[in-house]
Amino acid sequence: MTDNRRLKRTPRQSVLSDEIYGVIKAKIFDHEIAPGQHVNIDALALQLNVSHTPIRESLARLESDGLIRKEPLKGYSATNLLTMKEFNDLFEFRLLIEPWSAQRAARSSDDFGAEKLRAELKRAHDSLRLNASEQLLALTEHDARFHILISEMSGNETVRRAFEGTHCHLHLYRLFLAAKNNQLAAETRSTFIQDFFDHYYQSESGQLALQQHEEIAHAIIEQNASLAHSIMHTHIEASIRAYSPAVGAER
Amino acid sequence: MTDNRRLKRTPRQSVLSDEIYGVIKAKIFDHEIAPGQHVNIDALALQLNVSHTPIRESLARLESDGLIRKEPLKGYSATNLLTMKEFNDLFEFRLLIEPWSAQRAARSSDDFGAEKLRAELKRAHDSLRLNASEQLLALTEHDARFHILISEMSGNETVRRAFEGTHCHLHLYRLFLAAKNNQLAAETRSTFIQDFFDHYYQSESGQLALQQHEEIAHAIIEQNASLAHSIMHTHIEASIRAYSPAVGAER
DNA sequence: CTTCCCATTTTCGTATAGGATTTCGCTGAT
DNA sequence: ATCAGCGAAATCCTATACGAAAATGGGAAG
Repeated sequence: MTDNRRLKRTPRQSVLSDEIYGVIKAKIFDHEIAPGQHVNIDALALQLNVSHTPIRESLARLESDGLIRKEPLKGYSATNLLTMKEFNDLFEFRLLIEPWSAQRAARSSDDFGAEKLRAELKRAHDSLRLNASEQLLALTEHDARFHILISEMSGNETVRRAFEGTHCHLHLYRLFLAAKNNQLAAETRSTFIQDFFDHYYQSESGQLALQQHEEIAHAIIEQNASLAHSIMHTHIEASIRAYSPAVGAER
Repeated sequence: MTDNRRLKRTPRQSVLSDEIYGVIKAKIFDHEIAPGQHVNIDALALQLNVSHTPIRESLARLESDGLIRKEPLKGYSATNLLTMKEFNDLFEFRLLIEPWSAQRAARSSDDFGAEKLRAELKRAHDSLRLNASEQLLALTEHDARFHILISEMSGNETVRRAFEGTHCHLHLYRLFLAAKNNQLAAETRSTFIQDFFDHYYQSESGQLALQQHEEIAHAIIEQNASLAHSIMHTHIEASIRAYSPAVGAER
């Protein structure tokens, strides 16, 4: 009933542009706008029932974010999936700054930070009760929030910005989605999804990612900087192994 | 009728939006739009003789860059000068990734890269013949190009993006400009500008920055990775010392 | 002096028109 | 059959006018 009250009644508290930015970003996230797909401004404006202005503004921002590519006089299109090299570059960068962030977070850890870490771990645990499809989304979002939280707790705003600027979780989720779709169509080399769930997120014995998150959080809470550093390093390398089958399968 | 013939004559190869983006960025760079100053879209459109559309698009991109702040329903304004904390955060980040970049650049150095390094050093040397005011600008631009070049030569696109995303040279130049203006007005604590020129860029004996650039370039060309790493580290620390008097003087 | 209210200003979004450029399909010639 | 060249449609890019909503500023009342 409340679906488009935005347009008429409510005294807008945020700006339409920002809302549209989020909507388009979400469309990219879940392949409603597929990687590489051309984005027609008129069509998008029509679909979202807004004018060109907020669309163009959003696309400009998304281009700065590296999520949209702009070709002069040819229009906008969603960026392609990560290539092997881009994937490697991304994780090389993460290995450079995230263990450092965890180390710093541990050094200056306080009760307030500890509480936020515990709350986030609890959310992750709760989401394990969801069904498979919702669960993956929920865990991806948890993963994003967890890593961003640690970059915040590093205390260094430039590092946090740089990390968020990679939009790594969006790229990785797109990679996962593509692998999944690819597999459903081809019914071949079908172990990736299973492996991913079993080892990285879901299985009873595994839940590797969540387990590592707990270890990292504890190390930070107990101000064990070098341990936080090394587990984060290990965790990211595990993430590389989990996702890398999804790369290279493309293109 | 003759005022906007730009629109007619040239078979535009780039787009007005992009051009305007550069113009506004330059205005921020040299304090034509002062730190913290409110930016009126109508006024800017009138001044640049273009419509709202490219202005809004540029401001949206500049906001993503962290150079413009947007307050919903209040409009855009230029970001303030770096605070002490922001300054420290920025350089902590640079110390994290730039020595690493130099190391990587050295490891995979080739003739092509060597030639680009030599060309950039030559440009810097040539600019020493300019008068003082032009020289500072030229050397700032050289410094930006040199550091960006090395981040490119690291071979890691994510790292390069993250580095450029800091816009550190723009921020540092604004800091310098503010200190200079402040000093001209107050005629007090007047040694900063002199010190800066003498030790960091200009003096016959000094030219510390350029000298360090040469050393870094040589280390990279000779594929001495650990040396490239350590000199870059030293160089950035020298930069901290050179600029830090300009911080904290503000606000 | 403080608080409230109203008018002006500014921002934000819409709608529309038209020029510029690319894309694509068609025709025709080799 | 292939390819060059032409033209029309689609799309992008910019300009402009207008209206709604919020912020701002100033003055009157308490």
